Amino acid sequence: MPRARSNSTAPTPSASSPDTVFEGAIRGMVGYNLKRAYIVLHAAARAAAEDFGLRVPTFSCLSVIVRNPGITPSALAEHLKIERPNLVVIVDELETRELIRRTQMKTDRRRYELTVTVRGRRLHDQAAEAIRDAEAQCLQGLGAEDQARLIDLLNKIENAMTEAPVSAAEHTGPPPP
Amino acid sequence: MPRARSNSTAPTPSASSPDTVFEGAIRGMVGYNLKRAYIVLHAAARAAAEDFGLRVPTFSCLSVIVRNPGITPSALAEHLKIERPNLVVIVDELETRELIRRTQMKTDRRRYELTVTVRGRRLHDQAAEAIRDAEAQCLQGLGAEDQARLIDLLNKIENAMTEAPVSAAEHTGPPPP
DNA sequence: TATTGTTATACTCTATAACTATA
DNA sequence: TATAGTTATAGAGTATAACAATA
Repeated sequence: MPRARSNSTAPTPSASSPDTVFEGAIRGMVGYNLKRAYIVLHAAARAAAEDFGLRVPTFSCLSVIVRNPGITPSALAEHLKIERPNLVVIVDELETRELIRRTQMKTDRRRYELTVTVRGRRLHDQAAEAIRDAEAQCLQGLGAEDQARLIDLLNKIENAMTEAPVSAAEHTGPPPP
Repeated sequence: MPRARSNSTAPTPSASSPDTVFEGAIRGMVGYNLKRAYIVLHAAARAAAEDFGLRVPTFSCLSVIVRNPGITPSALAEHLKIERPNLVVIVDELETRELIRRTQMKTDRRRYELTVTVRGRRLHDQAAEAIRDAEAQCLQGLGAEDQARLIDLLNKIENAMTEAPVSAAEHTGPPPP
């Protein structure tokens, strides 16, 4: 492979301090574009959630608890890919605000069942609607079909790694004995 | 609109601690799926960049400097949506490692021109290739057409907000002439 | 011994206020 | 006064080690 130019289609770099900034090698990378779109959507979701005194991860936890009454903190943490120590503070806050309840299991007293309260359920439904509306504002340029296609593509990325977790190191040479 | 169930197509919530976790309202939200895909790609890019002693934001800066010789820190910060104070430490590190040079402008001695060194250029090209390879590993499930479509959709989200920053409040009335 | 929930802690990334030197 | 770069600092979000209670 020849010594790579950073971008095959873009114009030649200008001599000095341009007023229009050209993209480097990063623009063609999916991760870079993913991050910039995520920033937009996350800011919108964050602002919407804030109106209900919720941060985005807190809402996510509440949402999964609503959908899975009796889920344990461990299962919740694993599902949302949150480290258990970090989940504790979220669950603490949800419980303090009386949006969820923590009940010790009798069969295994190490574990706790998380269930949403009526108040928590109501707040969740309101916040979910507000966040959905905020997202819709950001997604005006995309039709319903585009949105479904986008989610499908994103899920393919997410699942590809969990199903075929082949490391780059194993890919270049033979595995150690 | 009736009192929303969290998800119209999913099965009824199970009675207690399920071994399969159902998604809440969040699975239908684009931002949630965006984040999870981003985590996968960012982890891959981070691991690849680490082999060259670079963090992802550091590589992004280097990449834009390569493509825009003479760019000022302010322009770089604005373009990458990095706060200027945070950019300083990145530029400091790049300069300390002699990957870029900082030269004071004679026409305006407040400003600096950032240019890549030969060493920086070489490292950038190697890192870019490694990161691209790492991304490709994550994107095995997507064809070239899918990837282009994904980037297009992501850019639409990013640009929709900067072009039409219409607040929800302004949205209820008729558009201005 | 292994697991659940927990505490404390550290590290990355990001955000804000205020300073300096130039203009 | 306004701007570019900088400093210091604070806040999210995330990650790791180690502990007590329980199995």
